[in-house]
Amino acid sequence: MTIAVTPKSYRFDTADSRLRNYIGYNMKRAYHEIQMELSYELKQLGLKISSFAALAAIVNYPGLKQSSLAQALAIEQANLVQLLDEFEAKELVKRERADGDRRAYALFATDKGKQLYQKADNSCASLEAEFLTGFSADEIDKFLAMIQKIEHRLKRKREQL
Amino acid sequence: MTIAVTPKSYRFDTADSRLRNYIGYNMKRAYHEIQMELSYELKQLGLKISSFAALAAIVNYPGLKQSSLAQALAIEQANLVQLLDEFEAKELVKRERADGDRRAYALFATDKGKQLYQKADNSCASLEAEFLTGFSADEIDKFLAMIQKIEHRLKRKREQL
DNA sequence: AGAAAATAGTTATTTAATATAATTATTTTA
DNA sequence: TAAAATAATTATATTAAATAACTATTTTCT
Repeated sequence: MTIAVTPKSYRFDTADSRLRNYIGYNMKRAYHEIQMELSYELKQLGLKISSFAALAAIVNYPGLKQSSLAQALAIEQANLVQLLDEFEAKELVKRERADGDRRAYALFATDKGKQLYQKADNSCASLEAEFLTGFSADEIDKFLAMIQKIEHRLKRKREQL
Repeated sequence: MTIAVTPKSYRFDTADSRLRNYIGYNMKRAYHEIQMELSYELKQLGLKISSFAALAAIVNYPGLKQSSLAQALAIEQANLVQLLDEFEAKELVKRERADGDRRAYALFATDKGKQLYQKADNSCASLEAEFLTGFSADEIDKFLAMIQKIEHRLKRKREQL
C-alpha cells in the first residue's frame, strides 16, 4: 500500500500536513470552500445548495415524484417536505396528484421556477468554470471519472451489508 | 466554457444527472460516502472524523497551540474546547501552559493518545487504499494536485474580499 | 376477496455540526 | 501606560440531517 505525496508550491507546512495525504481530507476541505462560495451566490437568489439541487432535478425531470427526488439526491423524504412547501409558496414548483397513484405527487417547475433555475445554474456553471480555469477537458474528465468511481465503490460496499 | 460529460457504465439516468456535470456536486456526494464509512469505523474507536483530525495534528505537531490547531483545520477555536476537554478526560491529550505566553496552551498527546491515533490512522489508510484500488500513483497524484488547487483558488478568492 | 405488508407523503422531534457573541486573562502596539 | 489585539473559554444560535410515528393508499399473498 503506497501513500501518495504531493508537495505543491501553494501548500504550507501546517499542522494538518499529515492529513493532506488523504484524499478524503482534501475532499472535505475543498468542498467546504466550494460550499462557502456557492452558498453565498445562491443566497442572493433566495436558494441554498440543497434547494438548488432539488430545483434542478424538478426542472429537468418534469413529473418527478417526491420519493424519487429524495432517492436521487440521497436525502430524506421528510426533509424535502418543507423545502417543497417553500417552493410552492414562492410559486417556483407545483405539486400535482400523480395519475395512477393517489398517494404520490408529481412535481413540476413553474415558468418562474424555470427562470430562477436558469439563473442559479449560470452562477453555478461560472463558478465551476472559474475554479477549473487552466485544466484541460481531459483532466476534468479523468477527475470526474475517478471521483464517481470512488463514490460508487463506497456505495456498493455500504449497500451490500 | 465547456462542460465535461462522463458517461460511465456505473451511472444511471437518475434525476440528478444534470447535476452530475458539476465537480462540486460529485464532490459532495463522494465525500458523503467516505464520511458514512469512516465515521462508522472511527466510532468503534470512540472518535469522530473531526476528533481524529485534531488528534492527528496534535500527535504530529507536539506543542501545538489551540489557536494554531483551529486555524490549520479551519474550525472555530470555540468548538475545539469541548473536544479537548473530552480528550483530556480520556487521557489522550494534555494541555500544558505554553512557555512565553501564559494565555496559551501547548498540546501534547499522551502515549495512550498516540496509540489510539495509530489505530485510527490505520483504519483511515486502509479505507483509502480500498477505495483507491486500481488507480495508479500518478492518477492519485494528479487527483490530489487538482483538488488542492481548486481549494487554494477558492480560498484565495474568499480571502481577498 | 380480504388481511398483511409496503409505499408516499407528512409532522414533529432529535441529533450533530458549525457559527456567533460575549467574557477573562494576558500580551503586543503605539 | 493606555488601547488594541490575542488565547482560551462559555453560552447560545443556526443549520443540516436523521429518526420515529402517523394517515392514506397501493401492492402482495393466500
